[in-house]
Amino acid sequence: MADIKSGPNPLFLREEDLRQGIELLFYAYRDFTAEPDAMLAKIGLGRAHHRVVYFVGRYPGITVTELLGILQITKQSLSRVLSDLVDQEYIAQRPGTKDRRQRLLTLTDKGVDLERSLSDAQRARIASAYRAAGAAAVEGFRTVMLGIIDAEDRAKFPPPGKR
Amino acid sequence: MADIKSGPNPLFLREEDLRQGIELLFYAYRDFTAEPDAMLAKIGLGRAHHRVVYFVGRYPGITVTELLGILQITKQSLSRVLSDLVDQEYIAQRPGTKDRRQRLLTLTDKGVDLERSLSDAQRARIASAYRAAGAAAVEGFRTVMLGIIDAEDRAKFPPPGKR
DNA sequence: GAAATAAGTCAACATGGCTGACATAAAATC
DNA sequence: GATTTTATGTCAGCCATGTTGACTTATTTC
Repeated sequence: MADIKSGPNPLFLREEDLRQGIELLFYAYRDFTAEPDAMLAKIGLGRAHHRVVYFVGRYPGITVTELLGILQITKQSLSRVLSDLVDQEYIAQRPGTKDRRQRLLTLTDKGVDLERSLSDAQRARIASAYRAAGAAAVEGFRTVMLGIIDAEDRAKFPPPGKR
Repeated sequence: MADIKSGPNPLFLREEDLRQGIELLFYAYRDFTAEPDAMLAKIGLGRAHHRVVYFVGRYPGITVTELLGILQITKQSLSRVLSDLVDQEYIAQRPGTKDRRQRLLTLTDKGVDLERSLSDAQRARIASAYRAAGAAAVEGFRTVMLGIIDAEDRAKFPPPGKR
């Protein structure tokens, strides 16, 4: 048996720290998505639907182009899941007022309920981790995560004082 | 246009913090996987291959069952990518010595090269984020990430003193 | 000797990415 | 006012990666 329990093979400390960072991201994301994925499967939706519902809830009135910029997928990929959500009345579309080419996306009441029930497991996980870790650790977490995220998107996370 | 730049719609602070946590994970994972994914595409492999190569490199001699436990996918899913990697000689298999039913997995020299070139982008990203954030922030990051990860796997991350 | 375990295989299916080509409406530009 | 650009949508097909179910083989454990 490989030495999983006894720890990894010897490496330089620095290398080990970086590997640990890689793995923290892998395991955290794996466990973070598992619960909503299981719920989604029961109603015939997938993780991609969750992402769309999440960000439409986050930014009510968001346009398709803006959503594509966040998700970083093609419009054809988005179209598939967005159509499902509109057809099943989780999401409503209305034309933009200034630019009538745009479709402004909002959650319906049904969509709000779905988003909440899906993300609640994730909120609970974050809340529990934050509570256990304490404010200083949370601030460190935020700082490191921002450093991992491409600079273009860091502005989406205003510093604590500005919130 | 939705108020992406001017910040999200008003919410209770606590709710806002939790949303921020969710989004930090989404954006960090998205950007963390983008570079290796692009490299993999060029050689006809995918993210699943990267994961396997990564963990075989991490735990030389790991068994198939152990790998399945880490990846949390079915053996049929693993089989497909693992066969590719063995066929293309990135990974070697040898029977276990104590239990000859097992196939112990190791990287070949070619596999080591692949793993390194793929993960280097990720290592660089982590290293840069760690350097910019400082040791205290890194410790906070570690603590929060461990809180997000299911308890069963936290033992894979020994505390700093033990490393 | 029987049962459990480690690993593998075949088949079929779903999800969610992708490319390319093309269409429509509205806005912006010359 | 005509042209070009932009926002959005659609059709078709392909690929990667997950799933379930059924079944096999070799080996270990009871």
